[in-house]
Amino acid sequence: MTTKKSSVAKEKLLAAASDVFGEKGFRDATVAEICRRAGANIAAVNYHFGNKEALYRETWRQSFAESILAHPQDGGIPPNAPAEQRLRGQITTLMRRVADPENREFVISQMELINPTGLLEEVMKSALIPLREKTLAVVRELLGPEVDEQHVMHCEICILSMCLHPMLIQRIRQRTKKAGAPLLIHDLDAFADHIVLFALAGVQAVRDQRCKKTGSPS
Amino acid sequence: MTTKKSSVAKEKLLAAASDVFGEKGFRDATVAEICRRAGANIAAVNYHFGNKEALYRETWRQSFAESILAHPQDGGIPPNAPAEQRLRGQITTLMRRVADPENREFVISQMELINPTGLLEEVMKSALIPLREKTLAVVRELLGPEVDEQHVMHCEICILSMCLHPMLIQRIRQRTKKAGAPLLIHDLDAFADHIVLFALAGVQAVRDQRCKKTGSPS
Amino acid sequence: MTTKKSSVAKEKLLAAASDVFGEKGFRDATVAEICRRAGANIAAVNYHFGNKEALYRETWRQSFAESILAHPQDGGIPPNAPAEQRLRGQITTLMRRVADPENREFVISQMELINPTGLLEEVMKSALIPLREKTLAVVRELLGPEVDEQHVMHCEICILSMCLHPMLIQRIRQRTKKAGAPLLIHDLDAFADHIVLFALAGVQAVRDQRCKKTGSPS
Amino acid sequence: MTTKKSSVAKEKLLAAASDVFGEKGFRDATVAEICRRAGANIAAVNYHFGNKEALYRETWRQSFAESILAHPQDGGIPPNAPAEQRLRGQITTLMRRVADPENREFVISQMELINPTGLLEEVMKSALIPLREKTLAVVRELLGPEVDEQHVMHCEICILSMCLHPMLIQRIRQRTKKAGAPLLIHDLDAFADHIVLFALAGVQAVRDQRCKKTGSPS
DNA sequence: AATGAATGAGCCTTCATTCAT
DNA sequence: GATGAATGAAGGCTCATTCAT
Repeated sequence: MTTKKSSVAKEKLLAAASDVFGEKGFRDATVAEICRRAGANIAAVNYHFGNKEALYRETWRQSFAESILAHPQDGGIPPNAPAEQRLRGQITTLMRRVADPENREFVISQMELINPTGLLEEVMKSALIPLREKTLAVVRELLGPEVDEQHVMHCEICILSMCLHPMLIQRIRQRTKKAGAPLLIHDLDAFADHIVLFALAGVQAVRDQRCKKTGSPS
Repeated sequence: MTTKKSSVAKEKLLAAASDVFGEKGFRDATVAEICRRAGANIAAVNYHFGNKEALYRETWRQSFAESILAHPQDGGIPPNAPAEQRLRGQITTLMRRVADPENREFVISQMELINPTGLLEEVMKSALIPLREKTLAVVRELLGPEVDEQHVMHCEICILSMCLHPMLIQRIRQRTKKAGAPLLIHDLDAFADHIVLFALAGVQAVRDQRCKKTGSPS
Repeated sequence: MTTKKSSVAKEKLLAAASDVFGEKGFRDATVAEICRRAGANIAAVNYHFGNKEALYRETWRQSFAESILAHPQDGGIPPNAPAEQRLRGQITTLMRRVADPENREFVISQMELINPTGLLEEVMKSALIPLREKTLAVVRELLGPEVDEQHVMHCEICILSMCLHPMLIQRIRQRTKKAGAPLLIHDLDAFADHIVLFALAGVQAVRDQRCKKTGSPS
Repeated sequence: MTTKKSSVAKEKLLAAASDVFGEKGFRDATVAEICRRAGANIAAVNYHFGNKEALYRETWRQSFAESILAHPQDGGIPPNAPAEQRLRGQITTLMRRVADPENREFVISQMELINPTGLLEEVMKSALIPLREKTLAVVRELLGPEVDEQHVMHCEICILSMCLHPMLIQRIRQRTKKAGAPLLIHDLDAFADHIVLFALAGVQAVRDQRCKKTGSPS
């Protein structure tokens, strides 16, 4: 098919752009370096993508799509499994996805979070909200009907934070080759287990507290 | 008084620099804009601070110092209070500090984390490590002697993540004036309580699990 | 041909740079003026040469190479000719080379001598030492085995000085268009003959004096 | 007397200006550095001298005046001494003056020669021409009435060149602290003797040649 | 289809000079 | 008389983008 013409050069540019954007962010990355790493001409970015901004969007779109494909959302846990198990599946999947060295989209989205270019606003929202909805649903189930939506959101953001923030720090330490510094996370699965344990205990505590307040048995 | 002369212009520059660096990061911020916001000449930064990098360091240093003064480290909890209470004090203090609208140092350090300039490396390390040591100590105490250092670190990073990451998202939402979007955190104290609850439950769960494994009673 | 592509614009820049560096020296010359004289964009220097320093080095390198090609080192005197004749050849060649209006390298090297940028240090040393060695060899031969190396160096530097310093003054007078001032040197060949006469007489006098002192016949 | 008020600060500025202008030339020297070295305020130059250019002129004027005082023009040789001896006196004096570490005027004038600012044009001409006239007179006497003015000038410029150019190189080598490089001139008096020998022999050769051509006995 | 030479806007920085004190 | 804070013009350099081939 001719629509999928997209030359190999374009792919190389996207790969190089992932690397450079992931390392330096949108503005610190230069078109010249991306082209150089891709073995392409200085004009290649504008030729293939129109301008730097369009390349940035396309880079994120591709990284995100690849990441989704590589890490099926529920970690292989069937939807009828107990909620605890499904939460474990989601946490483990998320962490593996974020820890994947191929993953550029995580770093890019964190950069976009703290230093927004405004270029990915829409695309990020539409991509991330569905993911969070899944976790919200499981947490809501675990908390039971007595607990209000505010607490659901609090629990969810806490769980998400425990998954993302440590991995961010981890990636940065790896990047800066701090051989001397002891790695925070030696065993990813062990740390994932730790988060699951932490999360389930936390959720349970929230549930207990709410029930106590409302006087109804857990 | 014999303290630094530090003209009013210098202070204005630092204030403007806090804002601009906090909004755009080191590289996206321009000296011209900082000077314009400070009502100063384009050469004022170089006159007062030597160059942009030195201004950046000085901005962080001042923001950090002010923040420390405004938010005493232990939140007024005496050191001989029970560990649970001291943890609560630390979490509450950290969150208030981070939520403080005057606080620029939080955003700057998060930017530095994900997109490092290398300019604050030393100063950040020396400033942040002592803070984390305090939390590590409390967590270590809560976990008891049976639990190894790896778990102490895991718990600490999880607690820290629950404090920082949600606040980061919160700040960004406020900044981009998403009036439509429901704020994640309406009541800071309530959310702090939530984290404390979550954290204590998580730590307890880790302790229980370790004790079970080693066969010793909790 | 497979040689450097070296666009015409690059050549124009080098030509303009020769002129401007030769007139004003490294620091007083501005990239803007060089580009303007070359009919090029303000960014052309950085595009073609990287920066001002590299352009300066390249300018000197090219000027020196052209000058060497245009003025064969021994002035066509065969190496087995009498020493007097070889010295005459060297002096004449040097003066013609220095007097050549196309020669920029002479002025640049004199500027570098008195107000060094440190940019040409190595390349000048490696370029000039071999030239001086030739003259030292002839002078050593003329002085005979009785005369020590110190006198050889003294004679050589005196001869060199007589060649260079008057030409320097001459060039400057021409540059500043002192139509009124009588030119120092009307006839280059006559002045070269004068230096040869002066030099040979001086060398002979040194030789005689040394022989007298040591008591050995000349 | 109140006219000689010229504060000590002004003297310090002139001393610092001598050093800095002598090291870096007019443009590379900065007012800030001169003031710093003089222990003066940044505005001191403009306050005491009006602007940088006026300071430059005043610096040269003072250096020249001091140099003239320190090195009486004829080296103590009485005007009725034989011409050879007077030439020796002039050469020796000139070299001692130029070699004087306190002498800044020599380097400044050489810089002005090759990279003119146009600021000292008049003052240099009026200062240097009388000096050269003295030498021209002695050379004219030595060459005898048969020799035309062109040869007088040639001899004079050759003698001057032998005095100045080697000393220039010497000063530069000393400045750049080339401890490794063997100094060209170890013994100033020996080198001055060498130049005198060289010069007298050269002048005699020129005289002989002219007389031979015109057929008249020397 | 693809290149690379060329552009111009904008950035950080330097520095002689000014001005209020 | 003397200071030092402040200025504005100008310099070198970067970089996304364009254009002729």
